[in-house]
Amino acid sequence: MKKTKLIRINDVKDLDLTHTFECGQCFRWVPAGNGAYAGAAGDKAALISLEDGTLTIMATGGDEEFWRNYFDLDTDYGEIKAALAAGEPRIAEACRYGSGIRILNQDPFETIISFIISQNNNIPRIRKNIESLCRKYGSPVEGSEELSRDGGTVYSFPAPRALAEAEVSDLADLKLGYRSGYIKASAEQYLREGCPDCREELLGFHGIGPKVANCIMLFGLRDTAAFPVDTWVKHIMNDMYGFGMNDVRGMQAFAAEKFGPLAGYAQQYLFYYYRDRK
DNA sequence: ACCCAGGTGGCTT
DNA sequence: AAGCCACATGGG
Repeated sequence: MKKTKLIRINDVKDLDLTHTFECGQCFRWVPAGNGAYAGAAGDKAALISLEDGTLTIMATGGDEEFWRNYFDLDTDYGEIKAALAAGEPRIAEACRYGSGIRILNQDPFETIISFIISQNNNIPRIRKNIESLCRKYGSPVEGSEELSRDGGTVYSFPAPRALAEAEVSDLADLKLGYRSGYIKASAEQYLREGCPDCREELLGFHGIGPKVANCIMLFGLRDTAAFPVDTWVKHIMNDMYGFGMNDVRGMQAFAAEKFGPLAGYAQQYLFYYYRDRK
């Protein structure tokens, strides 16, 4: 039996696992009792808890450096929240509400496929779709049973090749709907051209438009200036700031002016705050 | 039976 | 450039 790693990180600030795992940026973590979360990042399964500023990670892979980076622990979120509120005071309440949100540094390919699936979809179903995809096209993670919520095997996120070689009809059988073709085409392009590293390149992928590209930039490629505008953010910007529901350009310009390179954080605090009270 | 969900591609003005 | 609308699926 393979031994799982135990990693402890002390003095962790501005982190709440519920805020971070359930704010809509990731789809593979589930509550595992007593505030802990079980799930996976790429091909690594883990069981994670946080108590008195000590983050405890039991994982099948990844060293401390990997998980520090995953949780973005070297970024000062207290400073970010203060700067956001200084630029636009009305965001302060949202920052307080989601005070333990951190923007995870997720695997780019996983982020690409996950957010292609997210389009015109809702979060519970996105999670189911991704779980199905991992079970069929991912690999069982060795040693994951003792870390999962129910003792079951955790599957890795599929490799690019596995999805590039998939049959569209088989993807459709997983209830991925019309996104099945997008998934295969994007996996093929990723395999052929390598990892995209900018917005323009992402927009060249079949099934990736402006909104999904911004999510991938923010959650997968560390571009914290990216400000994804989805149906919720449209409502927020309409309610809070009076933008027309279709004035996406105006919303983007507002975010760039008020928040600049911190716009992505602002978007996430607003999204979580607003979506949670409905 | 409708409308909606972390929208996009394609076709028509 | 801007305005429609089909696209799968499941929940309210």
